[in-house]
Amino acid sequence: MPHSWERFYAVVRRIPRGRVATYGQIATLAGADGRARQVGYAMAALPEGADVPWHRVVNARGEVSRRSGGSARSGPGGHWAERVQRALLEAEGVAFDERGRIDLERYGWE
DNA sequence: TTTATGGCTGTCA
DNA sequence: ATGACAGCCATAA
Repeated sequence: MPHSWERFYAVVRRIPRGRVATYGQIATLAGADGRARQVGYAMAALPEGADVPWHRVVNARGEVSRRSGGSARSGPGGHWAERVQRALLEAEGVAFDERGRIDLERYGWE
Protein backbone atom coordinates (compact mmCIF):
# COMPACT_ATOMS: atom_id res chain seq x y z
CA MET A 1 0.00 0.00 0.00
CA PRO A 2 1.55 3.27 -1.18
CA HIS A 3 2.56 5.74 1.45
CA SER A 4 0.64 8.59 -0.21
CA TRP A 5 -2.64 6.90 0.64
CA GLU A 6 -1.95 7.02 4.33
CA ARG A 7 -2.44 10.77 4.21
CA PHE A 8 -5.94 10.27 2.81
CA TYR A 9 -6.76 7.64 5.37
CA ALA A 10 -5.58 9.92 8.14
CA VAL A 11 -8.03 12.60 7.02
CA VAL A 12 -10.90 10.15 6.64
CA ARG A 13 -10.31 8.94 10.17
CA ARG A 14 -11.00 12.49 11.38
CA ILE A 15 -14.51 12.57 9.91
CA PRO A 16 -16.93 12.67 12.86
CA ARG A 17 -19.55 10.01 13.27
CA GLY A 18 -22.77 10.94 11.55
CA ARG A 19 -21.14 13.25 9.00
CA VAL A 20 -19.80 12.83 5.50
CA ALA A 21 -17.05 14.40 3.40
CA THR A 22 -16.46 14.54 -0.34
CA TYR A 23 -13.47 13.09 -2.17
CA GLY A 24 -12.31 16.52 -3.17
CA GLN A 25 -12.51 17.65 0.41
CA ILE A 26 -10.39 14.75 1.58
CA ALA A 27 -7.81 15.56 -1.07
CA THR A 28 -7.68 19.20 -0.04
CA LEU A 29 -7.40 18.47 3.66
CA ALA A 30 -4.67 15.96 2.93
CA GLY A 31 -2.73 18.63 1.13
CA ALA A 32 -3.37 17.12 -2.28
CA ASP A 33 -5.86 19.58 -3.70
CA GLY A 34 -7.38 18.48 -7.00
CA ARG A 35 -6.55 14.83 -6.59
CA ALA A 36 -10.00 13.59 -5.66
CA ARG A 37 -9.65 10.73 -8.02
CA GLN A 38 -6.67 9.40 -6.18
CA VAL A 39 -8.71 9.48 -3.02
CA GLY A 40 -11.32 7.29 -4.62
CA TYR A 41 -8.59 5.01 -5.78
CA ALA A 42 -7.19 4.75 -2.30
CA MET A 43 -10.61 3.95 -0.88
CA ALA A 44 -11.21 1.18 -3.38
CA ALA A 45 -7.92 -0.37 -2.41
CA LEU A 46 -8.64 -0.17 1.29
CA PRO A 47 -8.49 -3.63 2.85
CA GLU A 48 -11.62 -4.89 4.51
CA GLY A 49 -11.53 -4.32 8.23
CA ALA A 50 -9.18 -1.34 8.08
CA ASP A 51 -9.78 1.22 10.81
CA VAL A 52 -10.90 3.85 8.32
CA PRO A 53 -14.53 5.01 8.04
CA TRP A 54 -14.51 4.83 4.22
CA HIS A 55 -18.30 4.85 4.19
CA ARG A 56 -18.29 8.50 5.23
CA VAL A 57 -16.72 9.50 1.94
CA VAL A 58 -19.12 10.37 -0.89
CA ASN A 59 -18.88 12.25 -4.17
CA ALA A 60 -19.52 15.97 -4.63
CA ARG A 61 -23.24 15.43 -5.17
CA GLY A 62 -23.63 13.73 -1.84
CA GLU A 63 -24.32 10.31 -3.25
CA VAL A 64 -22.63 6.95 -3.03
CA SER A 65 -20.57 6.39 -6.15
CA ARG A 66 -21.01 3.34 -8.31
CA ARG A 67 -18.18 0.89 -8.34
CA SER A 68 -16.93 -0.26 -11.68
CA GLY A 69 -15.16 -3.45 -10.81
CA GLY A 70 -16.72 -6.84 -10.34
CA SER A 71 -15.14 -7.81 -7.07
CA ALA A 72 -17.60 -9.81 -5.01
CA ARG A 73 -16.08 -9.08 -1.65
CA SER A 74 -18.10 -7.04 0.79
CA GLY A 75 -15.25 -4.67 1.51
CA PRO A 76 -14.91 -1.10 0.18
CA GLY A 77 -14.03 -2.23 -3.30
CA GLY A 78 -16.78 -4.76 -3.84
CA HIS A 79 -20.33 -4.78 -5.19
CA TRP A 80 -21.87 -4.74 -1.80
CA ALA A 81 -20.01 -1.63 -0.81
CA GLU A 82 -22.78 0.65 -2.05
CA ARG A 83 -25.38 -1.03 0.11
CA VAL A 84 -23.07 -1.45 3.06
CA GLN A 85 -22.01 2.17 2.87
CA ARG A 86 -25.58 3.38 2.91
CA ALA A 87 -26.51 1.05 5.75
CA LEU A 88 -23.58 2.19 7.86
CA LEU A 89 -24.40 5.84 7.33
CA GLU A 90 -28.07 5.39 8.12
CA ALA A 91 -27.01 3.60 11.28
CA GLU A 92 -25.11 6.76 12.24
CA GLY A 93 -28.14 8.93 11.64
CA VAL A 94 -27.34 10.19 8.16
CA ALA A 95 -30.51 10.48 6.08
CA PHE A 96 -30.78 9.63 2.40
CA ASP A 97 -33.52 11.07 0.23
CA GLU A 98 -35.64 8.97 -2.11
CA ARG A 99 -32.93 9.18 -4.74
CA GLY A 100 -30.22 7.94 -2.44
CA ARG A 101 -28.59 11.27 -1.86
CA ILE A 102 -27.39 12.98 1.30
CA ASP A 103 -27.98 16.64 2.15
CA LEU A 104 -24.43 17.91 2.36
CA GLU A 105 -25.60 21.20 3.82
CA ARG A 106 -26.70 19.24 6.82
CA TYR A 107 -24.38 16.28 7.07
CA GLY A 108 -21.32 17.65 5.33
CA TRP A 109 -18.19 17.82 7.43
CA GLU A 110 -16.89 21.36 8.05
C1' DT B 1 9.88 4.58 -20.70
C1' DT B 2 4.91 5.23 -22.39
C1' DT B 3 -0.15 4.06 -22.09
C1' DA B 4 -4.38 3.09 -20.02
C1' DT B 5 -7.35 3.50 -16.41
C1' DG B 6 -10.15 5.26 -13.01
C1' DG B 7 -15.55 5.05 -6.12
C1' DC B 8 -13.83 12.62 -9.15
C1' DT B 9 -15.02 17.53 -10.28
C1' DG B 10 -16.22 21.91 -12.41
C1' DT B 11 -18.27 23.84 -16.48
C1' DC B 12 -21.47 24.11 -20.08
C1' DA B 13 -25.49 22.55 -23.05
C1' DA C 1 -32.63 19.35 -12.46
C1' DT C 2 -29.44 15.82 -15.62
C1' DG C 3 -25.83 14.45 -18.98
C1' DA C 4 -21.61 15.03 -21.82
C1' DC C 5 -16.78 16.64 -21.80
C1' DA C 6 -12.39 17.69 -20.58
C1' DG C 7 -8.82 18.10 -17.00
C1' DC C 8 -6.72 15.69 -13.26
C1' DC C 9 -2.50 12.57 -11.81
C1' DA C 10 -0.98 8.25 -9.03
C1' DT C 11 -0.69 3.26 -10.09
C1' DA C 12 -0.28 -0.69 -12.83
C1' DA C 13 1.12 -3.01 -16.86
